[in-house]
Amino acid sequence: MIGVTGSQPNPISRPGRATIEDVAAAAGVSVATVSRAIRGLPNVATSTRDRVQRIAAELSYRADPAASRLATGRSQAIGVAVPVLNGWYFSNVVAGVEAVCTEAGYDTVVLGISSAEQRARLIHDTDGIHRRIDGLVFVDVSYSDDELIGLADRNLHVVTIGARSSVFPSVGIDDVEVGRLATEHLIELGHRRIAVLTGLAEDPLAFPVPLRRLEGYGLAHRSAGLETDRSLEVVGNFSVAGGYEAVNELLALDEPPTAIFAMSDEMAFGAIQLARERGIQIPRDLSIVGVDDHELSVVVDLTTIHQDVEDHGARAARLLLDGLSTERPIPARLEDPLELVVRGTTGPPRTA
Amino acid sequence: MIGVTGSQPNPISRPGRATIEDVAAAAGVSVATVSRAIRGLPNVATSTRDRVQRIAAELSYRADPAASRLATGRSQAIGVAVPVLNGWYFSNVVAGVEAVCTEAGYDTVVLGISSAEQRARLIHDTDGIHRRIDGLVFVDVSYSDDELIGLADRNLHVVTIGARSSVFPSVGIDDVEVGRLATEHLIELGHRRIAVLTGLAEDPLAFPVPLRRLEGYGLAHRSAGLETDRSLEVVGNFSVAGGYEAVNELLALDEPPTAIFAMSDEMAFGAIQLARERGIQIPRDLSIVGVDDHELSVVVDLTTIHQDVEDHGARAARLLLDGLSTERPIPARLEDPLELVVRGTTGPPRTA
DNA sequence: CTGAAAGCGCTAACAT
DNA sequence: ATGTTAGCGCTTTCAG
Repeated sequence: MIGVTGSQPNPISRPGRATIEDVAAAAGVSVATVSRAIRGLPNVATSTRDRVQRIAAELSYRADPAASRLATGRSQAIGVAVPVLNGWYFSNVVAGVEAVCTEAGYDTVVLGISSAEQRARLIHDTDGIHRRIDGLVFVDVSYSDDELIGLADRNLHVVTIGARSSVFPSVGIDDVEVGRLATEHLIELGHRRIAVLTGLAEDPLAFPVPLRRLEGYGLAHRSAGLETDRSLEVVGNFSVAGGYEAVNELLALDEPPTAIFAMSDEMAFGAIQLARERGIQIPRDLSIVGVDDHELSVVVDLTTIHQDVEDHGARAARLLLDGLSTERPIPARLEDPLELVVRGTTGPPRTA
Repeated sequence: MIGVTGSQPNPISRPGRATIEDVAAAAGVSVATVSRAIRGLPNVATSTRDRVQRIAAELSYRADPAASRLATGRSQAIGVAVPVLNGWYFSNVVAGVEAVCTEAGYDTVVLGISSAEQRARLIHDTDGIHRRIDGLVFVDVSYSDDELIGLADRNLHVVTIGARSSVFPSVGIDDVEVGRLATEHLIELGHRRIAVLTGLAEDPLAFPVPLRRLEGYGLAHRSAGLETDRSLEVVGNFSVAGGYEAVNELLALDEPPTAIFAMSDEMAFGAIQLARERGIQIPRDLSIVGVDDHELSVVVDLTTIHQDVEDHGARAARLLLDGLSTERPIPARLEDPLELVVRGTTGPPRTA
């Protein structure tokens, strides 16, 4: 007795999880053909392709991601590395990236890199990240060209947001101009003692954006024949609380500023809060200009420089995904035109 | 001539990428031993383990994630599904989840589920998500028990934040009490016409949180012997812009409210903005209470109900990770005590 | 245009 | 305590 009808193992091993073999058997073709048909590769007869696709759909078959990852070496996932995970900037970047990636069938994995150690671990691949993602969107952090080339050599494509790079594409705004524009606005209003709320305290070299904005702040002063004063340069950590603290320091100065350039709206919000608590009139006693055009800046009537961060995220993701098929990245820079949105927190100084 | 020295293929195929076989060869043991030694499994001599680990480190070997995923069926990744990707709430949840997951060696993948279609696709596994992640944190969305059980059957563990579930654990606050507490505060101040800014317009049944808060709003009215008025119930989409628009509608009413319970601080911010534009004095002409205790609520001096969302995210992730080793989840509920933070946007009505 | 078969790199039974 | 080996499910030459 040859068990023609009864000796095969049950074809349904894990319920509801059809494999490529199940599809092949049902369609009467080989697994190779199924693979080709489903991925739309050439050299498959139209009739075969249709049949395979129909049967695959019936069995609600989808290729096991782990198996294809192993076979192809591509993970169909990209990472977004951000220094500060909460906060307005981050969430908008991620929203933009996620939308594009999902559309393209890629997973979006978020990577916190708040500590220098995490940053090093990521770039030196101490946790094997490059085998879990195909590409990486860096937000605002900078590494040396050598380090970035190291990533490229492990064939990880990168796009940066904010920070520019000479080896990978990047998207953002011209941060030197941001600093200049904001500062010029205050100078034109008649301010002469202008403080600046900068970024992260630790590891400043890793974050080029604040540095560039500070450069613009300096340029604006020089163009107007003014000197900058280091004591007016305070770290605000890009947070509301940091902005609050920073202004607290500034007001303790012998000669406090009459205006503040905050490198982010969130720091500006903190500044406004402190001013309010101290009964300082804005803009009469203190002018404040921010950067971002956060949804809430209109609520607190903050003068700021607009930037569409969600769109930056989306464009970065698109650049990255497009680049994945390319051998070598092109270090292009996508830059939005700058727009100063003048609202109620800036005006001439009282003493002017 | 037998090519003893020259006929083997170059052991270094992909540069810098040692496989488990390389380690085994270098350590003079089998791949099985390497696997055990590295993962800390029992039944490995201490000396062997040490040697293997040293050699693995020298070769900077790390198991290929795709290969282990394929072999074990576990992806070492968890997903966070959020209806609104940008916005304060989301970013805090993700920050909390990411911190815990990274610590535990898991990847965090973000999943946007803003459209009903995306929600369905996720729950019915139309895109094969359950093979890419081991667990899922749902934020504020609710599915039927059957649907959730379906997920469990495909051995995907779930923890929800905000929304409660009778099949999976969840973390959040008591949203009925939130609605009651906020509303009672306004009633005690003397308000009788209290509007409420609710959640998403489409698919309200999918979002239980606003529904529960609305229930509390109703309860507070009833306890005080007051009636609710459907025309005072307006959708605000949990966004600043939505809050703005909602209050615009409310003010057009024949008999506008004297107070507003906004179900999120962001909607409250929008409300404040509109009030300011219209020259409406807060709280004299209009009281506003929010929910969240957003960093900025202190800046705009908003009365609100506190909640630590980042911590919710962290606890949800921890619950999820712990549950991964368990067979069946326990539908426990972790709930923070409620805290009303009274600030400057609420006061007695002018007419009182 | 289609099929057979050799991996991809790891894990987990099953031996020893 | 350690080794052997059979998969995991897919992709991709190489033949035909």
